[in-house]
Amino acid sequence: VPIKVGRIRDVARETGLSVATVSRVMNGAKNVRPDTRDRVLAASRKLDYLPNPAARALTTNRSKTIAAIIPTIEHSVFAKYINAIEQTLNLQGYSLVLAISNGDAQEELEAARKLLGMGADAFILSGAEHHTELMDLFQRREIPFVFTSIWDAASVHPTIGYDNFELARGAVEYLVAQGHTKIAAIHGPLMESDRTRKRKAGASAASEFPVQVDFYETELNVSGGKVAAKAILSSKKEYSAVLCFSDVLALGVFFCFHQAAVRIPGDISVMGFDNLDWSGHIEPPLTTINLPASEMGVSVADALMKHLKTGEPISGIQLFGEVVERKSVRLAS
Amino acid sequence: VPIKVGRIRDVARETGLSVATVSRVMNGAKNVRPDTRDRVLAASRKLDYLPNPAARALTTNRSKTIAAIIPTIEHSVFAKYINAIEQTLNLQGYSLVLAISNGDAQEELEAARKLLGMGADAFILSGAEHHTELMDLFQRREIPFVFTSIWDAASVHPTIGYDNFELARGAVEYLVAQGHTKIAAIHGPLMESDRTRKRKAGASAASEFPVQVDFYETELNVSGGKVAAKAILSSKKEYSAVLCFSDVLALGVFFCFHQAAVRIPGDISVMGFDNLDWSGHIEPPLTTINLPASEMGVSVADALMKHLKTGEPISGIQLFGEVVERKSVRLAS
DNA sequence: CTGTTAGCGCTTTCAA
DNA sequence: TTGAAAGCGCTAACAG
Repeated sequence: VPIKVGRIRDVARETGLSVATVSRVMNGAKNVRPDTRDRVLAASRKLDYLPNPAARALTTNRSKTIAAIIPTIEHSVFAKYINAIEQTLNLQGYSLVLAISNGDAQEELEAARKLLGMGADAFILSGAEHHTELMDLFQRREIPFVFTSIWDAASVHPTIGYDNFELARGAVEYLVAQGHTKIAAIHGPLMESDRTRKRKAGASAASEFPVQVDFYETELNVSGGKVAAKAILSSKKEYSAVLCFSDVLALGVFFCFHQAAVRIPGDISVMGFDNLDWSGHIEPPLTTINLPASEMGVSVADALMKHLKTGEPISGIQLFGEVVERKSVRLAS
Repeated sequence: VPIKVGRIRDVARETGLSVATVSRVMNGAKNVRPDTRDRVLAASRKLDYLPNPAARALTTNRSKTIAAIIPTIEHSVFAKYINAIEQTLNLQGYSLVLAISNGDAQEELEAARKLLGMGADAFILSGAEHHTELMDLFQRREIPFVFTSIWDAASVHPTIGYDNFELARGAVEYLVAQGHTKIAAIHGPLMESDRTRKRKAGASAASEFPVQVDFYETELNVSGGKVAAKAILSSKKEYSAVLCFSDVLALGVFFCFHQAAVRIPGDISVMGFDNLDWSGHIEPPLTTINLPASEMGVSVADALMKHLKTGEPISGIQLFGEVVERKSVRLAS
């Protein structure tokens, strides 16, 4: 038989104090006498009292909940990032509500409505492209939000992340510096991600260098990488390097090349993007771009909570990725 | 300048109806005249009205939120599972609140307190071993919960998942059937997971067969798999097969063996556990145990929502995994 | 089919 | 430092 759980007035009655005082104690107000506080705390424990979050949210208009809508979770780099967000929010008593949009703006809008209807205090979105209605909704309700996984100095809304354009350009430049002038770049569906589009644009922009970059679109998973690698091989284009916009894709390329007896980097160099946990362990170790996934999660969570606490506007934060040189890219003749 | 958002009474005033009627419409009650409903809906849209979740939760004592506490998210099999849960809850208007325990019972307890303080209606836990205080808390407050990633007919609490003991035993039996009698089994930290312990016990139980199974504990990631593989090689124990309790571990084994020029399955067979998305694409394709991660997510979400709706007790559900035969295990002489 | 009204449990003035 | 009391926005019982 479950014991009825205490409410604030039970604690008040038990201690002979008023509900106001109990409330003060529960909220850590300083104008409470120490022994009064102790009495309240003791009674709370005795009655198994825990403030009702709904009542609290109703009066304060705050739920201590932050929502993140991500395109997918089946992608290590997002997992790492979400993990960092959750741990950071947790430290300050906030909770993370998660929704998955499958990279679709309409789904994202619906998820956001639901989460708003759940009382989320702030939103974390991926990328900069969203349903206009969603932006309207946020503006009307003054819901704080940030765009992540990107950094865009020109954005009206705060962005916290890295510059995908520059990162991809940097990757190509690195390859060029290693003597590669004919590169195949593999990326996931452009439709689903403005980050991917930015990377493609960045890789293209590097053509101010004496370099040719051809693009291969595929599914964003190991199998997709394999398919693209096969296409690259059969294209007979004689690329000296393959740049993958995700390590997951690179893994597929490794598998395909291995089967086809194409040696990395002997016959062709392969470069990744993400620096997943196995990237350094594969054979040969994968040269890739390290993305500050955890750091980004922490920054995002902190920025939002700070805004919620102080009311100061959220400022964007640029984070940086960098080339991790390993063994899958070699100097081309 | 943000427009003030409507409340229920604004909609009532706007339509000339009562708040009760508006409430009925917002909750999909059937005893409302169609044109009345339409008027309300129109006014809601016009006033940008969205019911206040806190007020709703306060009166109904329900937050339409379900909490999941998982040990880690950086592990594809959990990602897949969480994805299924989220999508299923979403379909019925529920939201997922996520917490990560890092496999620690104390952290789990604290996370649960926080989520309870957030108003979660039900909990999803991994495995069967939890802080006693957590179980007490749930009982006192009559919070519904399920244990997942396991199935245990003998459990007092509902379990939804697969039988880790049987699965591991089945894996060893499969290996035995292929003629392997000297097997190295690699697993993650036993301390952190009762599922891992069950698997180990199951693999040991298979010793009713003429088989020797040695266990190697390591970190649950690619690097850990590599380390264990190295240990196996240098043990000079002449195993004919390696059983990994996770595909992630198997990947590490592949990398290590590849570097050491040990052929799979020519020199030694390797079997995995999880059936991650790349398992069939690696070279050679990995023979593994498929785990019904998505199905489990759907079942868990459905079971909890059904319970919340009907009040009927939650019944456990056994899900099954099966051996996926590919190319990394061969018949031993 | 619709309206009136009493709370739900808490925070927060305002007074003491 | 503490208490009294007015809501926060909504649902649901009851009445009509």
